[in-house]
Amino acid sequence: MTQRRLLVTAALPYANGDIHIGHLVEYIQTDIWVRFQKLCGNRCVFVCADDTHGTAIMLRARQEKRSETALIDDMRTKHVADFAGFGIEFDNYGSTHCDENRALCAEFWAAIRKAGLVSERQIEQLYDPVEQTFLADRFVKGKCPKCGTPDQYGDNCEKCFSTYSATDLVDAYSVFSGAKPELRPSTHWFIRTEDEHAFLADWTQTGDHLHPDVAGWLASAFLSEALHDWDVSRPAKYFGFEIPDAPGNYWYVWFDAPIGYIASTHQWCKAHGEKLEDWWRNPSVEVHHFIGKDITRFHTLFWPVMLKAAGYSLPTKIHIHGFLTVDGEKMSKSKGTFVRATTYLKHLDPQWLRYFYATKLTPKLDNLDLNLTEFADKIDVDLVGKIANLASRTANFVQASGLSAKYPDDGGLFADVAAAGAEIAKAYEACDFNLAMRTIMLLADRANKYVNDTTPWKLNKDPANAAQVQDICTVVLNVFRQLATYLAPVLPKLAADAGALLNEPITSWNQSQTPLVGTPVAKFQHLMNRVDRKRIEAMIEESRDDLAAKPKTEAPGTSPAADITSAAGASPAAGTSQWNDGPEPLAAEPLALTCSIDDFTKIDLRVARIIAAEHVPEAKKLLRLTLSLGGEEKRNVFAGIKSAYKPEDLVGRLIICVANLAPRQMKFGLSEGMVAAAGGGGPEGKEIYLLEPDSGAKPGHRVH
RNA sequence: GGGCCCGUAGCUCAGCGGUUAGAGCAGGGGACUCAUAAUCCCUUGGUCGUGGGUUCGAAUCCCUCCGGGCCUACCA
Repeated sequence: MTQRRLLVTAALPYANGDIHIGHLVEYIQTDIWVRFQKLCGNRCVFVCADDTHGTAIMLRARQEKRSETALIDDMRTKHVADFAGFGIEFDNYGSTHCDENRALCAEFWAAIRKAGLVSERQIEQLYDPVEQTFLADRFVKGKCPKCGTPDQYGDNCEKCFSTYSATDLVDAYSVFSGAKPELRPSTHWFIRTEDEHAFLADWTQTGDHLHPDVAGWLASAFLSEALHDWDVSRPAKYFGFEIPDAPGNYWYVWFDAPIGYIASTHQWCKAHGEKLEDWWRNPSVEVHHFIGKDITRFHTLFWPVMLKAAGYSLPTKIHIHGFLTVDGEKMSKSKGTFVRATTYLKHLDPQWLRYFYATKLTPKLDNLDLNLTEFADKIDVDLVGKIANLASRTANFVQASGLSAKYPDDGGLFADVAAAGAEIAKAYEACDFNLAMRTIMLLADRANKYVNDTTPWKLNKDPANAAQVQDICTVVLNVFRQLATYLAPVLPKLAADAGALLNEPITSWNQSQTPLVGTPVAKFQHLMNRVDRKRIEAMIEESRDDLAAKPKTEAPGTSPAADITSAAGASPAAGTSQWNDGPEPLAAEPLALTCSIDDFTKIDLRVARIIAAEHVPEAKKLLRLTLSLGGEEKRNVFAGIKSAYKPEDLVGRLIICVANLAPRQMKFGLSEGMVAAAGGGGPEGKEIYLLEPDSGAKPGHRVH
C-alpha cells in the first residue's frame, strides 16, 4: 500500500469552558482515526487549537478583571492537560490568537477580496447599551423574521434554517443584559457566498466529501435558494484580529477559527522543517475535518468558499458525529452527568472511555449514549474478561521458557485473525469503530475457546508436556498480540503493555500479520482493571457538587423568597435532621439574589379556583386553565404542568396564582397570569407541585 | 409554527428489498478451575412502534398516525 499523507483536524474547542465528556467524543474519535493511520504507516498530521475570539471571551475577561490573553492562555493550558490525560496526541495544538493565524487571516482576506466576493455596506446593528458592545449574532435573540419563531439567535433560525442578520430579528434582546438593543449604524463587510453557489452545489454533492444525509440536508435547506451574504466583520469593541484595511473592525470569530486549522499546521511545519504549501496546497494530501453536527454549516458552506478563494486545499472529507447523551438524556449539571474531563480522570481510567466510545461510534450522525451500567459492563466483559484474560491465563506458563522458537500448528487460528485485519482496518478507515470493536471481540472469543479446548493448565501438571504447553501459550499470546495491535488506536496503553510483556513493541499494523516467536515473556502484570461502580457514582456525585458549590448567593434564609416557600407548606423551621430533607433541591436551584419587600409586593399573588382545565392538543407542556378570583373575575392561563397533572384532577382546586402578571400572547391564546408551583422540573418535567392554600382560604385572597 | 433524528429481544445495537430476523450484554441450565468470581457449551426471549400502500417478496422503499428525543451556554 502506498503511503498516504493526511492532514486531520478536530474542531477547535472554545476557550470559554472546560473540556467535558461530550467534547471527548470528537477528540477520542479523531485521535483513534489518526493513531490508526499512523499505525498503518501513513503520514498523518493531527492539528487542533483553542478557539479564542469573540464577544463571550471579551465579556468573561472583563468580568474576571483580567486581560483576554491571560484568560485564553489559562484555558489553553487546561485544555491541553485534559486532552493529554485522555491520550489524545496532537501533532500541534495552537491557538487562534497567534501570529500565524493573524497573517493567514490577512492572506485569506486579501484573496477573498481579490476574488470579488466582499461587499461593504453600512448596516444598523444591534448594540447593548448596558454592556456597551455591539452584539455578536449569537448574543441577540428574538423572533425569526422568516417564520416568526421566538427566541432565535441572530444569525440563523433553528426552525426554518434561514439565515439573516441580527437586525432582522423581531423583538430582539441582549442575552447578556436582557436590555433592548439599540440600533446603531456601522459599516460591515460581507462575503457573498451566493457568488459561489454553483461551486458549493457541486462540491457538497459530489466526491464523497460529506455523508449523504448531510449533503441532502444542505441541498434542500440551503442550496435550493439563494445563499445569504455572510457578515464577517464586527466593529470594536471585539476581541479578535483587526481587519487591516478596515481599522476599528474585527473579523468575526467564525472567520478566523477555521483558518486556525491552517495556522496550527503552520506552527507544526515550522517546528519540523516542513513547508505549509506541501500540506495545504498539495492535491496529494488529504484533508480530513472531524466536527460535531452543530457546526456543519460553517464547514460545508463558508469554509470551502474561503479555501477556494485563497487557493488552499478543499477538505477531502468532513466527518460529522452526533451528540453525547448520558443514560439516554442530554448531559445535565443537576444530574451530575455533565462530567468534566478533569473530574473523569480523577475517578476513572481514560482507556475505558476511549474503548466505550469506540464501541459506540459509527460513520452516522446519530447521537451516542453513554449508559453508565453498560459502560462498566463492557469494560469488564470485553477488555478484562476477553482481551486481558488471554494474556492473564497463559503468560504465567511461559514466563520461564518464553515463546516457542517456531510457530506451532494452531489449526489456522493465527491466520484467521490475521486475515480479519483487513476487515478491521476497513472499518477503522470508515470511522465504523463499532464494527471494528465487534469484530475484534469475536476473535477474542475464538481465542478464549482455544484455551478452553487445549487445556494448558491440565497439561502443565506433567513436565513431559512442557513443549506442548509452551506451544499453546505461544499461540494464545500471539493472538493476544494481534488483538492488542488491532486495538492499539483505541487503547495505546494496552498495546504498549502488550509490547512490554512480549518484549517487542507494537509499532505497526503489519505486526499483526506475522507471528512472534522466540522472545522472552515478562512477568505478567494486570493489563486492565475492572470498573469499580462506586467510582462512577463518586464521579457523578462530584459533577453534581461542582455546580452546587459554584453560585453562592448572599441571600439569607429569611429572605422573602423563603417566606414564599413556607407559605407553600414546607417546613422551614423544622431541622433537616428530623425530617431527613436532603440538600438536593436547593443545590439544584440556588437561592436568588436578595430582593426588597417592595420588590415582593409588586407581585400580587392571589388564591384562585380552577374552574376549568383542558388539554391543548398541539402543546407539548401546556394545559389551559380558567381561574376564578371570585365573583366575575376570571383569568385564562396557560400553565406548563401537562406532564404532572390531568385536567380532570384540577377542576375545583384552589391554587395560588400571580394575578398581576403582564398578559402574554402565546401560540394558543393569551395567557393572563401564572400558576405558582414548586419543583425543579425533574426527570421528564414531572417534578411539579402546585401550591395550595390551607383550608379556609377563598378565591381572591391575597398572599402576603 | 417549522425542522431534524430515532422507535428491531430486558439493555445497547447490527441488518436497510430476497431463504426460518441477528450479535453482544443481561436471564436460565451445564462444563471447567489456568485466569482480575474471568472462560467455554447449551438455552429462554422479538407478530422488527401503528395502520395503509408499492412489490412475486418489506424490518428493509413510500405515506399516515402514535411514541420518544433534540433544536435553550459557538456545549461535542
